[in-house]
Amino acid sequence: MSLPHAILTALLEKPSSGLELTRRFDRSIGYFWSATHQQIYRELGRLEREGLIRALPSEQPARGQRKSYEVLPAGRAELSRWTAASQDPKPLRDTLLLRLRAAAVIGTAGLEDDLRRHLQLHERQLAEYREIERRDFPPGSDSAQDRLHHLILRAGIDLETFWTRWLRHALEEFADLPDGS
Amino acid sequence: MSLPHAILTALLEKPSSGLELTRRFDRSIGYFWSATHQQIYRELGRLEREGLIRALPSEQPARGQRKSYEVLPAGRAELSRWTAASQDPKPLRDTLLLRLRAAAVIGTAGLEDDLRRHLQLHERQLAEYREIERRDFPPGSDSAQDRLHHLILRAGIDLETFWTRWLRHALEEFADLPDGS
DNA sequence: AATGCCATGTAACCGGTTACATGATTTA
DNA sequence: TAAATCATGTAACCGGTTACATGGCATT
Repeated sequence: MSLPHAILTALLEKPSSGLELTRRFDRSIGYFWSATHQQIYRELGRLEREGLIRALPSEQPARGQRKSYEVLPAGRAELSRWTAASQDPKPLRDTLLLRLRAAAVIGTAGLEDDLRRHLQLHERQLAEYREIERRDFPPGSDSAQDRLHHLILRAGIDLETFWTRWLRHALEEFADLPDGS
Repeated sequence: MSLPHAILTALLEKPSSGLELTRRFDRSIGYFWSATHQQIYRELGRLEREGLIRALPSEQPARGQRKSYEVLPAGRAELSRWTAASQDPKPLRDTLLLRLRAAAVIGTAGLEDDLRRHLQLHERQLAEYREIERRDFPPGSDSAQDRLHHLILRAGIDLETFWTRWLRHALEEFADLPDGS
């Protein structure tokens, strides 16, 4: 029950067509809530049927024609409700940790290479976040919006920092392990 | 495609019935791969049909009778294959960050309380992990199994540490924000 | 006219979630 | 013997994933 609210947020930031939303879900919002174009079109249909958004009247709608949407008051209200509502954090769910647990039983053969690969990926993501921070949040940014966006980015940076540190630590342990096991 | 491998790992650690597995998925393995009893029974059925596990021949099977399972060689082979196979990390997906992004557009009203609640929950989880570390991994633990299990636990501890720090930082920012927005 | 890309969709599947059902065993 | 609990399941749903379809537009 989060995709509709992700879309409402994106449309409030800027009214968009399905494809534009899809592009934006490959960046910014997509960094912590990804979605494919199929999901997005399906959800846009639902939100319109429920009266939370509407197609901008400018253009005639047809297959292969751009349709832009904007948020209606009911949509804004629903987003406010959802944002303020108490929600439990989702329990951790991570296959890499699961594979380590399996390796403790059947041996670590083949795992080390993928740990190194993950380290690289996380380092790359961390560098990308840091570049965004440098570009979009120079020291002394001010508005409430900026501060909140920066806070979100900080979570991404700190998370990737955790992973890179932990993976380096894991690789050290591996180097130290009795061979093959 | 991870639940079957979580179950294979658990069964290799110790042959178990469905209910015993369910209990163990509330602790240990469940800390990073949770599962309900419905999932577990469905998956046990599949794994048995596919010849990766078998019911221990000791007892007659009947509804309401315990059935214990053990892993067959084919199951162990599949777990080895899966563990060594290269897998991409899943992109981050977090509703709390999404709610912050929404709050940047519609205002932060009501969010602060839930941030405080999340902070408490993460502090509690962190304390639980630390207690496990104190109990199960006294300084100078040695076997490869222990080192791997400790490594996994460390990931949990570091992740919860990240969340508690970040949430405290977020609450400071909130205290500093122009009122109501 | 054919090719390829842009834009919007439909359909089938799959794993996780929630609600409910049923048989066996223990306890009041 | 009724109620509670243990143990194993079935069924319906829901969101995310993958594969495929279709109409319009631009280029060659």
